[in-house]
Amino acid sequence: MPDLPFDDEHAPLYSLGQVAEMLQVQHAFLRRLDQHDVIRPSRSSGGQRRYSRHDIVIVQHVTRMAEEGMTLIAIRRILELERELAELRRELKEAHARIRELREPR
DNA sequence: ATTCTCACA
DNA sequence: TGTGAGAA
Repeated sequence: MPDLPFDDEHAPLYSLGQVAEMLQVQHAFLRRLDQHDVIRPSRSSGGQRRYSRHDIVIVQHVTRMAEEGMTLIAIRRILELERELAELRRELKEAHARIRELREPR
């Protein structure tokens, strides 16, 4: 069976209206996230925003931070640092694996 | 019917 | 941040 876009979390499938509805946020809020480079959903041929499931999870995260009073500029920075942290953790994990390999040769 | 941009309070 | 007008 080929992978259907249905279960690809990066497939851009949802309109701004659908996302605003399921997350209970203002349309303008989602557009501002786009303006401030916090979340840039891809665009359909007609120029309309299309959010992936992955995008939606991040919007949820951002919404919580915004409710706590953080600026979109600050939130953008936090997402940037979180991506960096995830990358470092990935590298650390690989480093640990290599060290184990040196200590336990077969 | 929906979404887009932009301007305004 | 939210609303609303006017175009697409």
